[in-house]
Amino acid sequence: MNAQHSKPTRRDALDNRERILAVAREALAEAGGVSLTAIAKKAGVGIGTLYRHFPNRESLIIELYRHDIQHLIDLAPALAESHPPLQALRQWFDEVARYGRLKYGVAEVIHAATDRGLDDEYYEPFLGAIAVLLDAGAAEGTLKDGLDPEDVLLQLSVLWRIDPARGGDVRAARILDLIVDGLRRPRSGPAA
Amino acid sequence: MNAQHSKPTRRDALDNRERILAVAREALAEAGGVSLTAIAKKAGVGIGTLYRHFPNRESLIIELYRHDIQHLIDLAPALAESHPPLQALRQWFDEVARYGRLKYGVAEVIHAATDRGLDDEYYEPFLGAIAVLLDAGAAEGTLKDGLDPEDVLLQLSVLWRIDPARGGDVRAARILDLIVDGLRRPRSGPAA
DNA sequence: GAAGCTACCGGAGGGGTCTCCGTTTATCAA
DNA sequence: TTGATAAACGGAGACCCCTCCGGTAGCTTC
Repeated sequence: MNAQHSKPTRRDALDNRERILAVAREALAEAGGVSLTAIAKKAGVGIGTLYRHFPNRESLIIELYRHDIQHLIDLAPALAESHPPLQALRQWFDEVARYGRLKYGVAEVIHAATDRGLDDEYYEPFLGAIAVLLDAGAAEGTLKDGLDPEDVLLQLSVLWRIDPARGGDVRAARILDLIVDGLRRPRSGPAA
Repeated sequence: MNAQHSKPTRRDALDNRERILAVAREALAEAGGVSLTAIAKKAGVGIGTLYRHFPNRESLIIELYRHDIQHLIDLAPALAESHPPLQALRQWFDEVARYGRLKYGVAEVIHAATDRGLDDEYYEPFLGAIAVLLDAGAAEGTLKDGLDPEDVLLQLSVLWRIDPARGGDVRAARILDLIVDGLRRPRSGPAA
C-alpha cells in the first residue's frame, strides 16, 4: 500500500499492526460485539495505537475481511458469464447473504459501505460488481434498463437487518426474490 | 395508561415526565443527534430519572411521535378504501417516507421497530396496516398472494439509510417503485 | 557510539448510553 | 401534625467510541 520510497515504516509499527489484526481476527471470528478497547488491550497496545492504525471500527474490519469482500466482487462477472442474467443476479445475492451470515464482518462492511459512500475503498468495486450483473440482464431484456447499482446495494443492505433467530435464511431468500422481481423488466403485456 | 387503582402516580413523577417530554420534543424537533444527557440536564432532572421514565432512547422518541405513527397506521385502511390497491400501497409508502424525512423520530421508531420486533407497542399495528394494503392488492389480483408484511416492513427500512444529501427524495421514490414492482403479481404470460 | 529527528506510542479525557443504589420526599394513615 | 413507607430521584460509575498530545524510542547520520 505504501511501498513507495517515502520512508520505510518503523518496525514496531508493523508489529503492532499485525498483532492487532491477529487479535481482532480471533475476537471477531463470529461474534461481532467486541469493543475495540478490548482488542487493544488483548493486543498489548494502547487504544490510541489501535486507532492510528485503523481510524475506525469499520476500517479494521475491512482489513480482516478484505479477502472475502474481494471474492464477492470477483464472483459477479464470473457468474454473469456462466449463467443467464437473472440466475446470475439471484445467485450472487445469495452468496452475499451467505457471506454476511457466515462472517459477521462482511455484513458489517457492506452495511457500512451504504453509509460511508465514496470514502470506502470497496464501495466502487462493489457497485461495479452489481453493475455488471444489471447490465447483463438489461442487455438480455430481462432486467429493467438504467437501474442504479447504488439503489440495489441499498436494497441488499436489508439483509443485515433480518433477525437470524426467526426465520433468517428463509426470510432472506424470500426478500431477495422480491428484490429481483422488482428489478425485472415487466412483460410488455397490453394492460396499463 | 395506568388509570388502574394500583396506586396513583406521584405528582413529581408526572411533572418530571412532562418536562422531559417537552424538552425532548423541542430538542429533537428536526435534528436527532441530541444526547439524552443533554435533555435530562435541560429538563432539570438527573439522567437516572430520565431513564426510569423512558428505559431507552427509542421509547422516549416513540412517546414523542406517538401521534404521527398512529396517523400512518390509520392512513393505510383509509387509502385502501379510497384507492386502487397498487396506488394505495404506493401512496402509503410515500407517506411513510415523507414522515420519516420530515420528522426524524418517525424514521427512528420504524427503523428500530424492525429490530425490536414484538416488544414494541407499535410493531403489530404497523404490520397490520401493511397487511391491509397487501390484502387489498391480493384480492384484486395485482399483488402477489401470501406476502409477509414483515418482509415489506423490512424492505421499507431501507428508506432510512438513504443519504438525503445525495438525491434523497428521488432515490427514495425510485426504490419504492422497485419495491412495489417486486410485490406485484407477475402478468401470467406464457414464458417460463 | 552518540545524538537528533520524528514516527509512533499510549492513555487521559470528552462525550455517549444505560445501570445501580443510597438518598430524598410525596403521600397516606394515625 | 406527625411519622412511616415505598415510589421516585439523581448522579456516580461501567463500558462504549474516538481524539488529542506529551512522552518514547526506532532509525539515520555523523
